[in-house]
Amino acid sequence: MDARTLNVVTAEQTTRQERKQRTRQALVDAALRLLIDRNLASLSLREVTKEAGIVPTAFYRHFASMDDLGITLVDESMRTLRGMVREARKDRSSSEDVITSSVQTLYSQVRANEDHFRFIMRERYAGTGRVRAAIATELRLFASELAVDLGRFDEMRAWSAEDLRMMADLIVTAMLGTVMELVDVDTADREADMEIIRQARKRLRLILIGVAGWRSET
Amino acid sequence: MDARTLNVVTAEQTTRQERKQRTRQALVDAALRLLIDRNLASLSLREVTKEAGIVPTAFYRHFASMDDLGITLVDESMRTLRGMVREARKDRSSSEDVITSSVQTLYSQVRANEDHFRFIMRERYAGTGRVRAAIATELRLFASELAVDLGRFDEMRAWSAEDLRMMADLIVTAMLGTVMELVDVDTADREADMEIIRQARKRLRLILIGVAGWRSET
DNA sequence: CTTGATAGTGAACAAGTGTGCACTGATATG
DNA sequence: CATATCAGTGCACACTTGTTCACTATCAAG
Repeated sequence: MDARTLNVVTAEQTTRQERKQRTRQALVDAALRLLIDRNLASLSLREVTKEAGIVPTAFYRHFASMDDLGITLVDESMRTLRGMVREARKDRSSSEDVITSSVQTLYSQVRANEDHFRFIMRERYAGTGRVRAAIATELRLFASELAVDLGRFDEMRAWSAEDLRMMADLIVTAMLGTVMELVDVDTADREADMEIIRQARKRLRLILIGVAGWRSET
Repeated sequence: MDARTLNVVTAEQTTRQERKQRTRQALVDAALRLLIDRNLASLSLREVTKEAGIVPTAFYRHFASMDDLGITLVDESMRTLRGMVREARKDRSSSEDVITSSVQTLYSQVRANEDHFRFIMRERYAGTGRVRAAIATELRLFASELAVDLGRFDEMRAWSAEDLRMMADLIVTAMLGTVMELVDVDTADREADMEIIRQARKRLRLILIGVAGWRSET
């Protein structure tokens, strides 16, 4: 069974570029699937290609190395993370309680893209070289944007960029902790889910109380 | 060069148990050294034994598998983490500012045992199976103890166990973030170190402000 | 209709992997 | 002093790994 002929059978009338893109995505998805309970470093090129249904050497038609695939995974995962922020902004405007709505979108977005979030969390510290660096850079950028968002609140308009940044970091750290808890727990257990988001709300509330009482020193 | 005869030459008058323990520790140390910029999953049995200076098959005289070595690493690393808490308690009594002294001991302890802290942070999420579970359990226990400690403060004596636990989790999460920053940075860069602990102090201060203004709901 | 580009194939390679086995020689014990 | 224990050796095995190379069948373009 040749993947070329197979492609022809399953999808008629597709351009060559489209099909290339498709198997490329198949590789990405295969990797993401295998990374559910594994590590990028412990994932072999051959495993990915086997899972994707192509021959090992064909891998190189799409990526120069596993490291390259890793970077792609970071990119794609970060895209859904940014999507989450966009979603959060939208939901916030329609609702009244910032905390509840934020945590709610966090929850639904994580559940809708578990693989991406899990990957980010796993490789954030475990990743090697470029992958780890890419994640760190993206998360820094992410926190910076949040800091800008925070600065738009009336109560914080006068605060230093450094203070805003610190608060953003703290919030990101806390929320990433929640993400990991969600990704770790058994998917079907709604009970546990509710408990986790309840804790997340409390955490966020405590931080915001700290923010409200904040007074910069020096 | 046989490790048996070598042992005899370097250390005269040592019991067999002692020497076994010594090469066992050599394996642990070798692993920790290799894990500075790698992953437990990507670390092979043969690499560890080579680094330790023994033959691959001798590994099994000390550990049943790499997973077993991993568990040992968790144990050892967690011991130094507990040692840090003990140290923090001691320093706190002699000083006045809880935040400053706590962060200071965190800093010196991390710098004194970088390998252990790095290992914990890496494998906390990246680890597979038993290792990850062991770390999760230990950290949960760790947070529980901190919660008890918090409960001893006069201001929090009346609070619910759940609230205390939530605050402890938040503090642990924030401090672990600081640990990773420290472990990541170039060891020689004192400037960066100072900046990191300054941020750590701010973060902790903000959380404590939140704690001071906390009022449980429902 | 012909022809060049190219996504995917399949065999081969050297290198590295975990583990089984029989062994050796220093130490502990009777 | 004799003997049993056992930490460490060395060879062997069957597998998996990343990467090379020449190939083939399809699609796109002239």
